[in-house]
Amino acid sequence: MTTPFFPPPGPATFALVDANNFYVSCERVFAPRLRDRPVVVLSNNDGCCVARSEEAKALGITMGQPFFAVRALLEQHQGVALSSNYTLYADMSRRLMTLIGQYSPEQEIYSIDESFLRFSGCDHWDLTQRGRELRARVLQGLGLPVGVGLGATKTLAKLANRLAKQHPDFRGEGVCNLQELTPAQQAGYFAGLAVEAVWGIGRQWSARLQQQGLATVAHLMRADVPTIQRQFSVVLAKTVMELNGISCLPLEEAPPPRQQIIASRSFGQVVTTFDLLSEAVASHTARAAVKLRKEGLQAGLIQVFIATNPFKPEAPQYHPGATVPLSIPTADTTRLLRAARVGLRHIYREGYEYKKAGVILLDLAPVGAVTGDLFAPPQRATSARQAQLLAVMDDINRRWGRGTVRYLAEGLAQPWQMRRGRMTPRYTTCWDELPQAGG
DNA sequence: TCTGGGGTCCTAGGACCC
DNA sequence: TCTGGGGTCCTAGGACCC
Repeated sequence: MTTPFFPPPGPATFALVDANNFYVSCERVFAPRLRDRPVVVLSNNDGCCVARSEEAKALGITMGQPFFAVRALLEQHQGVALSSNYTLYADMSRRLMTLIGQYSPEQEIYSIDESFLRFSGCDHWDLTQRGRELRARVLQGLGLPVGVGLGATKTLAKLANRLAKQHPDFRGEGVCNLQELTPAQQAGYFAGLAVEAVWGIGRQWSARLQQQGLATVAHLMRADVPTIQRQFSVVLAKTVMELNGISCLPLEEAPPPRQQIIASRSFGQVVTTFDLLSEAVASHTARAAVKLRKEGLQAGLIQVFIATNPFKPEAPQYHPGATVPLSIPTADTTRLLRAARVGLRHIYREGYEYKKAGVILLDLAPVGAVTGDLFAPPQRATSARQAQLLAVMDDINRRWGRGTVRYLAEGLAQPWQMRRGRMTPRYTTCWDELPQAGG
């Protein structure tokens, strides 16, 4: 048994470490031709730009911009657009998080490319220097550039990370430690930061805050907390306190139990018939069920939704959803497929051009933790044979790739599948796709 | 022609119960 | 004639994040 780690009481410093342009940086590690030129990584269906190299940002390409709108510009500057290669990014992320975790026993993995660390009882350490070391280590070990922000709360660490990446005073080192600045120095930087630079403040709230004359971080910091809570919400009130160094958001070292599992996709082409929609819904359901079993969970409820294309407002719009309770909580794909089909029958209408479909699994609980309903008529639980079959299918698909064995309900030709024409190899997880050196 | 996917939390309002 | 109030649960919608 390992000795549990008890953080010493008292004030702590939080660090936020995140990779610069993570998806693009992952691609560049294995393809030197991508260096020093504009590169974007596209969302599913090759739809939007979700990651941009510095050169692409300099061309004015924004986050989430549709690819078709920037395609010509990119070509004009010898730029490259890639489909997203999540297998590669997930594997690089795993390695990145392992390395970062070596710098503190208290780590929260916040997203695919971001991690918080907490340093408590480390007053004698030069954390800025530790940050520099971490950065050099990740660059050497993985080839990924990261930024490090340090502050008294998670929100301040995020803000420091922003300064580390963008402000000329810190950009060179890629590390910003707010803890070693005087209040006057901090105030100077905060007066130069727009309020939407703060973690948790998006477009809507930023517009409302500006109307009230709270345009910069320095303004927001001095706002009256009860007023903010009344006019916005308790979430924003906590943000204001965090900006003042009062820690309200704890480090979440273990991920909180999951509330839902979503599987959805836009179609590569428009779908109108029930049968094709049903194939797509079945395929999403099977994918969600695999995730469910992988995490040892059961679902009590499945939601099905379909939608027309919101970017074609001249066409008739329709985006219904249906909720179908499972008679007993299950992780059995067969049962989920049946329930999803019932839901789809309820909401399908002819005469619409559908662009997207998906399912959401809800009421999740660990297998074995579900209490039976004493008064409900007895239900046949998933048999041992069925459970074995599912386990074998999952195993085959894990080993030989997703979709090697699948349900006929998912269709064979699958004309609705997403476009994905610009994929790079899965360099680190697939023997057939290892990077090659030389000729 | 062409516009992502997967999450969380909070709030308001209605149904229902006692 | 006169028609409460508080609690809980659920859902939809809106905000945010990466």
